[in-house]
Amino acid sequence: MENSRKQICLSMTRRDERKQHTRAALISAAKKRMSGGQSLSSISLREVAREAGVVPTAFYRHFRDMDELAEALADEIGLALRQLLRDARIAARESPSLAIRESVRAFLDFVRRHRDAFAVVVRERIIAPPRMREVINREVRFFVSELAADLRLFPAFAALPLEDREMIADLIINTALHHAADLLQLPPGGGPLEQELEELIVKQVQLILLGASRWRA
Amino acid sequence: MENSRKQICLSMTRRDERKQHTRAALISAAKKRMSGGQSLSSISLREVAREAGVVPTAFYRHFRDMDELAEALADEIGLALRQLLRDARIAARESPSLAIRESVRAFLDFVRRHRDAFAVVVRERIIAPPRMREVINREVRFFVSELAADLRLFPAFAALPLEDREMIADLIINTALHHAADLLQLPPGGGPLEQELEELIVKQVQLILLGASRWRA
DNA sequence: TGTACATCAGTGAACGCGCGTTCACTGATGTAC
DNA sequence: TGTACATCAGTGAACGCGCGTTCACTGATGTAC
Repeated sequence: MENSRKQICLSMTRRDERKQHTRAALISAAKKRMSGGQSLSSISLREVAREAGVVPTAFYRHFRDMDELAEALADEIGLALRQLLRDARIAARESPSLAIRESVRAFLDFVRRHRDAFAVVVRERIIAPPRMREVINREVRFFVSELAADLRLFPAFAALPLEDREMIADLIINTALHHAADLLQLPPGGGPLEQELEELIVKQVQLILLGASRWRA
Repeated sequence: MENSRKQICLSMTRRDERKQHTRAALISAAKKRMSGGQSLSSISLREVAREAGVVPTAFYRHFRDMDELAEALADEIGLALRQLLRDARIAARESPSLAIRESVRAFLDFVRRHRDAFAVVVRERIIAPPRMREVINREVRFFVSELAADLRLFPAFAALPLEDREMIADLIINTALHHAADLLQLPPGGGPLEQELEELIVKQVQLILLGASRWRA
């Protein structure tokens, strides 16, 4: 008594499986190009199809145009970004000591190890079409909320209302991401400029937390 | 005794004048497209020539390619940006009172009135080719230095070494520019979201200055 | 000063390229009997 | 189960378009005598 409805839900037909496979290949082709430094808007339909190993016209079996692929891509990017930022936070929080310097160093190491991903975030946050920008900003705000929650664990900030902790977390995250963008523009080998950058971030975060420790609504 | 050398220096020939005029038209055509929201890399040679009112091939009488035009453009942008940021600083500093809120409001008003220019800065700072990015970053650093000098005028920060004042100014400017980018993505009419944004910036700057007032090297 | 020649900013036709999109098609897979 | 038909993901040729770049040219402007 297998009807087609059941097949869709439980066991896709071979055809459906293949179709999903091609669709995924198209999306991941676009993702690969973005990681390679291209902006979403500069990626062509033919490029994506070529990378996915299908003829350009096959693209239309899956998406009306590149904008529609971008929408599907936004969801993927959002999910990946959430995981990425969560890991970055854990890396910074679980550094050898809880000192600011150690956390900053751990964060910068994390950025270095995920160069391509952060490059996409930094770039597309500014220039992507609204839908993609919203997704990225949503995840960054989510990241800010998590840090705001973390701040509560420190005696100096436990008494602050959530709103203030969010404001402080926002300031820290924006500062960190801004400098992460700078780091990405430096050549990969950790020269003295990277040392300077680390020093600057440490000082700025220290100053922010100093202000936060005296902050009252 | 007019030799050609003297003519180049003192009185350009009619031909040279016209040539310079066309060259300027090409550069300002590119500038106009950038103000219109296009990224430098997406502007075509033919587009620039069309906008400047010349045939595409005439372009080659002035520049080898678009990269060479971009170099000339970078200098223009740099100069304009320096003036822009200087005016923004004066606007924020000469607001009715010296209170943080008034300065922030004046700055945001200034950004609103120079929407296109700030959009170019925010966008190209991230995605432009290295030369243009360097020029923009140089001007922003210059802006930071001016603010660092301004900070010396306040008793609370007069004692701080220049390096620390630069660090603080850098934090303030980056915060302001980051939120300026957000402001530009909001619809032009000043809705409640703009109020919220202003509130956030005021609090963050207050917090930074609070930290700065307790800061010691 | 007037004339004859040189310069060169801008022209217009032509090229090959990658692009998005259309269309009729093919052949493996799915469905109904 | 076996057969006959329907579906549809992917194919390949073709289109018109804007692009960067080449080339021989034109005619106003500059230079030398």
